[in-house]
Amino acid sequence: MNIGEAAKASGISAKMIRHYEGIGLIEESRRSAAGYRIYSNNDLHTLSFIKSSRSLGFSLDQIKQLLSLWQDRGRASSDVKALALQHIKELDDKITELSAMRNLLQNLATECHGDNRAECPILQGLEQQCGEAKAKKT
Amino acid sequence: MNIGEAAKASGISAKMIRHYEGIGLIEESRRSAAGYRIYSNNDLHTLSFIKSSRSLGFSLDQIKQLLSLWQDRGRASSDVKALALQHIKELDDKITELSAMRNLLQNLATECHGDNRAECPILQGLEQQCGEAKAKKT
DNA sequence: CCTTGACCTTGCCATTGTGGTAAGGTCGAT
DNA sequence: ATCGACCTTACCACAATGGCAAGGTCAAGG
Repeated sequence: MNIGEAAKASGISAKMIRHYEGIGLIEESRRSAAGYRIYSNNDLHTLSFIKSSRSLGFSLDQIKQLLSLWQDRGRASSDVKALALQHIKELDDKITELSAMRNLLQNLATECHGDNRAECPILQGLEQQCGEAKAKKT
Repeated sequence: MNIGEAAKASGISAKMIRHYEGIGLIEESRRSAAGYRIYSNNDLHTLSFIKSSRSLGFSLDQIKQLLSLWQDRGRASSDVKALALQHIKELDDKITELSAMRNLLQNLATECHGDNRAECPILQGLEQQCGEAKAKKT
């Protein structure tokens, strides 16, 4: 099948499929005489795997590792689990960070009347060291 | 003060201060005869405001709006609150999305023995339509 | 046989926020 | 005069994705 069909079937845009090929996440596909990329059901299977992994928030780099484990018949499931647990931790950290932001901001917003007056606890909060919300960069 | 001191005092890197100036988030600063940027306490105040806002996860674009409201003595606090509530929603959405990922992945990881065997429910999960985790892009 | 529309190709630019690096100017102290 | 610490600008990079442009291809219908 052509890239358009593969895109529709896998849920990954044609653009991205080409990109994944370009960065070596997937192998270069076969080509028709005219140079069109051709995908097999097996290729589609791989694309779907990538799609699922992206949906769970894995980075392309992590997916590269997942793919090689996936294709390695002799892998140890502990290696996969380690990767998964690491990602869970990343997700947890991010969730914690965002929740802290959310709560601080919610507190400020609650105090704010939100009327026509200029007095605003939100701006006042930002003006002070409310930045103490030790938010780490991603 | 020079940019280095302003950076240290505000917690924003010199690099970023220049960048913020470049994109028009802050006004161009005064310059010494030699071309060095010079910052007043007032400028520092602004930088700290930006730092706080970034810590709460506001985008530079949102901060641009916050700054203009902050500097507008006649603003209505409702405008600020609207901005804040919108951002809270963004945070909530993101948290929800990440939590869904986390929970799905956690479920898979729990089922995985994580031993030397090749059998791995995590990979099996990715292989199937576990991508049903309707994760929206950011 | 030719046109039209839908598809494919490559390549380059933009995004968001931040870091790095390089080549050079300046300043204060020794 | 020179050294180290600072400043300047101007590029490149990241991650993952979208968009556009200029051109080739293919199948259907006239």
